[in-house]
Amino acid sequence: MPARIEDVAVAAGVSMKTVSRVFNNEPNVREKTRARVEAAAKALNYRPNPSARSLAGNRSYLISLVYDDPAAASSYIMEIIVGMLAACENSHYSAMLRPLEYSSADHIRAVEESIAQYRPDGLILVPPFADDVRLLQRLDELGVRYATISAKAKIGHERIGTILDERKAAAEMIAHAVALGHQRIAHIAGPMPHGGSAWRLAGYRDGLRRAGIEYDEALVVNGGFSFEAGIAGARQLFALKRPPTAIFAANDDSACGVMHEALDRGMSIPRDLSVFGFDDTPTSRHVWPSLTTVRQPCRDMGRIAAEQLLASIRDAGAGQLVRVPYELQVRQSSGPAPSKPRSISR
Amino acid sequence: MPARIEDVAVAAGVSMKTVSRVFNNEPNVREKTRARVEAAAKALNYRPNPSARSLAGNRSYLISLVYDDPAAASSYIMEIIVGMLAACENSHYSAMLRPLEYSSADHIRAVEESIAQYRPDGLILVPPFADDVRLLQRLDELGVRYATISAKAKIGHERIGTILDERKAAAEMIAHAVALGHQRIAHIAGPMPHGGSAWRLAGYRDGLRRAGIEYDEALVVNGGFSFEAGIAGARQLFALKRPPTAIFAANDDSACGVMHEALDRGMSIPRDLSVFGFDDTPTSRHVWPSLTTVRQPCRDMGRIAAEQLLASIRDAGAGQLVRVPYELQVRQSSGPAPSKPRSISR
DNA sequence: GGTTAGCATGACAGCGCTATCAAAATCGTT
DNA sequence: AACGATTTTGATAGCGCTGTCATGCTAACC
Repeated sequence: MPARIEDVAVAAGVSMKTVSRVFNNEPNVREKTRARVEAAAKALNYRPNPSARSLAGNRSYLISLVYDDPAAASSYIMEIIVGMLAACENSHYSAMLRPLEYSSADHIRAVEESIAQYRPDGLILVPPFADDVRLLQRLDELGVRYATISAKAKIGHERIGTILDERKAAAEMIAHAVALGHQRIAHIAGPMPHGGSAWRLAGYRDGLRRAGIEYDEALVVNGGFSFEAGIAGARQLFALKRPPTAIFAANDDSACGVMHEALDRGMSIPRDLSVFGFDDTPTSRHVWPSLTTVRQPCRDMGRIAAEQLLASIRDAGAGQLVRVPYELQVRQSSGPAPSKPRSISR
Repeated sequence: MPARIEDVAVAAGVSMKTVSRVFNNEPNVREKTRARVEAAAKALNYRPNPSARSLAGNRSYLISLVYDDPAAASSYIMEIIVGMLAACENSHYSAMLRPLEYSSADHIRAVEESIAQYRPDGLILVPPFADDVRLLQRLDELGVRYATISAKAKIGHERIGTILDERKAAAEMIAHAVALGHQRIAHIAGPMPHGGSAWRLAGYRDGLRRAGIEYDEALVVNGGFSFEAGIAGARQLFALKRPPTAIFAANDDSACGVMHEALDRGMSIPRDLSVFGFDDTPTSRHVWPSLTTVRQPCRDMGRIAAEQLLASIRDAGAGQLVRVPYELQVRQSSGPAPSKPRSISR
C-alpha cells in the first residue's frame, strides 16, 4: 500500500495540510519545514493520489486534445500529441485524447459530452474544431478554457494557443516556384472547414499577384488533405490542355498523391513537374524525390498550446496566442521550369 | 454544478448505493428500479465523477501505453493508440500515453515511477518494452497487470495481448521474392532489442532455406528501424561485388530508405531492384513505387491488447494471447529479377 | 513591554463515490 | 401460513486529499 499524505505528515512531524502545501508549491512554508517534509516524502516514496487530489481540489489535472477522428493517425496530430505530453509532464497534468467525428452533425454535443464525462480542466482544439465558431461560443458559455492551434476564425476575445502565418508561407512557396521560372502553377486546395485551407489558397493567390501572374481558375482544384485527393487533383490538372509545370498541394499527403500520379505516368520530378507540399511530415522526407514543403513545428505547437492553456488554467488572464515560425524546406521535388511545354502521355 | 449521485438517488426515490449499482452494471437490481434510476439520471444529465469513483473504488479506470520515446511519432504507435482508445471508449476507461526512453539505463525505474504516479489499472507494452524480461518480472512482482503486443520473450506464465507470426510472414515474403526469380536477396535487420527483428531475420533464413538458397552472411546487414538505417544498409549492399537483386528491409521506414538511395543512384524499381518492407505504414502506400510489404493490423492489435487487458483487470484469469493475421501486400516495388546482373553506377 | 501585522501551521469538514454489512422484500417450499 | 433461502435495497463509514478558518508564532514598531 502506497504512503498517504498522513503518513508523510506524521513522519515529518507536521500536519497533513503542511505536506499538502509543500506538494502544491504554496507559499508560506518555512524552508526548514519544507525540507523536512520533502525528506519524509522521499523516505516513504510518497506520491499524491491523483484521484483524491482531483476530488478534493475540484480539478481534474487533465487536458483534452480534441481532433477529427479520421485524422486520428496523422503525423500532424501525432507530433502535436508529443509536444502536449511534454508540456503536461512538467506540470503534473495528464493529457487525454479525444478523437471525435467533426463531420457528424452533433459534434458540438460530442465535445460537451466529453467534457461532462471526463471534466478536463481545459481543451486543446485543432482544425477543424479550432475553426468552429459555434463550438467556441458554446465553450465560452460553459466557461470551459481552451487553446487553439492554427485557428483562423475570429472570436470575441483574445485567443490562447498558437498560430502560424500559413498565408505568408504559401506565398513564399509560390515565390520560390516563380523564381525557378514557373508560370503555370496550380493549387490543389484543402477542405474548407479547415481555416488552413483558406489561408494557403489566399497565400497562393498573393504569391501569383506579387509575381504578376494572372490567377487562372482552371489551375485551382478542390482537393482535400488526403493522398487520394492529391491523385484526383493531379489527374484533373494533367487533363488540362495546358497543364501546369508546378503544383502546390495544400498539404504533404496530397502532394504525395500528386507525385505518385505523375511518376506513374512516367513523368520525371522535378524535370517535368515541380511539386510543393505543406506540413513537413516525416513522409515528405522519405518519398522520392523528397518533397519541397513548408515546415510547421507541430511538436512545438502542441507543447506551446498546452503550456498556454495550463497557464490560463492556473491564472485566468494568463496565456496568449503565440506565433510560431514556419520554414521553407526546399528538397528534391522542386526544380527549374521545363523550357518547352511538354505534352503529358496518357 | 453537475448532478451528483445523491441527486439522482433522491429523484429516483432510491439510495445512492442503488444508483451506484445501476451505473456499475451490478446484478441484483430490479428491472423496474433500474429503469427509474436511468430515467432520473438522464433527466439530471448525470455523469459519475471519475475522481470520486476512482478514489472510493480504489481503481484508476486508466490504462497506460508504454512505448519507446524516439518512436513516439511513428505511425505504428499511432495506430495502436487509435485501437486502444476505441477499446477504452467502450469500457469507460481512459488511456494514458507513456513515452519513455528505453535506451536509458533506468527505464525499469521509469516505468515503476510512472505506475506510482498515475496508478493505472494496467499497462500495454509494445516492443522493446514488451521484450524486456526483467521489466516483466518486476511488474509481476509488483502485481501490475499488463498486456504485450508482439512480444517475443518467454515468461513464466500465460501472456496476455497480441502476437503475429512475423517469422512466417517474413518467410512468405522471401518465398514471394524467390518466385519472382530472385536468388540474391539481402536483408537489412532491425535493432535486436526488438523481438520482431530476430523473428524477421529468422523468417528470412527460413525462406532462403526452403528455396534451397544458401545463406550468405554478406547479404545481411545490421540496420535499424529508421529511414537513415535503410539508406546506410543500402549503401553497404550496393557496394558489394555482387549486389543483391532484392532487399528485404526489417520495416517500412528502412525499406523507404533503401528505395530512396536506389532511386537517387538512378536505379529503377523494381526493374533493377525489388524492395520489401514490413508493417504496411501509410507511407508505404504513398511512396513511389508503392512498397510491397507485410500488413500488420496495428489498430486491431491496439484494440485487442486493450480489450484483453481490461478483461484481465475485471477478472484475473481472463484475458488471453490473441494471434492476429498478417497479410502480404504486393505492390509496385517488387518485380521479376533482372535477367542479367547489372552493375550499379556511381 | 505591549501591540499589531503578517507569516506559518494545524484542525477539521467534506469532495462524490463505493464497500461493507445489515435490513427489508420477495420467493419457494412445506 | 410459516419458514428459510434468496434477492433487493439502504445506512453508514471511509477513500486521500484540499479548502476554510482558526490559532500560534515571529518580528517590528512605538
